[in-house]
Amino acid sequence: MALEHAILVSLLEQPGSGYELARRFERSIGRFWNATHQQIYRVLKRMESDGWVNSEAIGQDGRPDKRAYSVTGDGRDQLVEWLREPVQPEAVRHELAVKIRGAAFDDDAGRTALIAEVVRYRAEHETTLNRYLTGEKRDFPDDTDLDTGQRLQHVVLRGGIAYERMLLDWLDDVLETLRKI
Amino acid sequence: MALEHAILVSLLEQPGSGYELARRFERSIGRFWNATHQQIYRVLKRMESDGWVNSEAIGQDGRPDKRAYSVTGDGRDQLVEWLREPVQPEAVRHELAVKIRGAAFDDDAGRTALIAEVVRYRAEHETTLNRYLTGEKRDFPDDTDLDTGQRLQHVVLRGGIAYERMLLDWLDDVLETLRKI
DNA sequence: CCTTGCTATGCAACTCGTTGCATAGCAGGA
DNA sequence: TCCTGCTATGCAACGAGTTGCATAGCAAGG
Repeated sequence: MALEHAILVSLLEQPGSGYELARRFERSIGRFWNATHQQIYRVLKRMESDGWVNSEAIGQDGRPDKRAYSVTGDGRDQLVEWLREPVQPEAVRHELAVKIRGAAFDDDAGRTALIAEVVRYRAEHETTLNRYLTGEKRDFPDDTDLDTGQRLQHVVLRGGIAYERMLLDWLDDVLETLRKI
Repeated sequence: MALEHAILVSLLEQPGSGYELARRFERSIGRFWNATHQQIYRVLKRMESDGWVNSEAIGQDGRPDKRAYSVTGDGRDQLVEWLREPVQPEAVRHELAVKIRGAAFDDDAGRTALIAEVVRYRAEHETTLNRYLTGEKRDFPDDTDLDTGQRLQHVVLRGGIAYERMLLDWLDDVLETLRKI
């Protein structure tokens, strides 16, 4: 498992509280590694007791204190160690693919319902693609004057864009196939 | 969770034992939903006690008995019910993407090591793509005389092929980006 | 001959991830 | 005014997934 490491990367890019991390996981890094606030709070505590991060309580009026986390030298060493380990083979879980194969064991009404569901799913991913493209224009308008971190963030975003485009094309193929049955 | 449903689809396509299912999950359906033999055995037992599948002990000389599982009417009903539920948003976990962003916090030696790792990872996925393409030629040589189940299996396989091609292109982009830093 | 690996199933312990719930004050809209 | 929703953190329980190990006979290669 490596939620720890995703958190280290996110905190190195920008220190913040558990809550802020949870928000970020919904947007930025969470496109490639998702996590709920519960997981993040729990893991942050473990990381703090292991000395990978420091926290500082920040009083806010009328609200519970915020804990602002930042990465320690030890945490950074841990990240570097992990970076040099081989990448684990991914655990693929593509529910839609299972449902499409399952549609062979449903009737016409079921397949019609699946078509509607694929259309909905496609629309969701079209929205995601547009969000990525908007973010790309905003954050990386000019590719020539970017620092190392930004270049790497950009290439990861390009991966997300390529994935969404591939997915939309495939979903069109799926729809055509389902409609011909 | 839906390992149950992936198992139902696989058993409907072809009944078999827990061990055979585990093999299949490594090859066919496991490309889109992976699981270890442990999970499969445990879930099969639960499914049997819930009446979703039946099993028949088959004696084999010199070896432990095999339990051949097949789907009951109830199991099929459960599958159909699940098929009509909306697709859950995927839990994305792309370790390599996190490592690439993390490379901003490593030194040149670390980035060189990451390039080597990406090259290795790329070679793995090239092998996967070739396996898919070989399987496609073998199982779907002529797209005109396929039954519903085969057409659906084929479109899912085309999804796998599209994914691997997209990934290889992106990895080339990643390598170029890392080498320019 | 010995070791490795395959078929075939399973237990036990552990970690990870999910879900439901709780607190608590503030802001904004119906 | 009331309700919803946001910031901000956290506990508890449960379900899912992983890892290590065990049994057991057979086949194949060095």
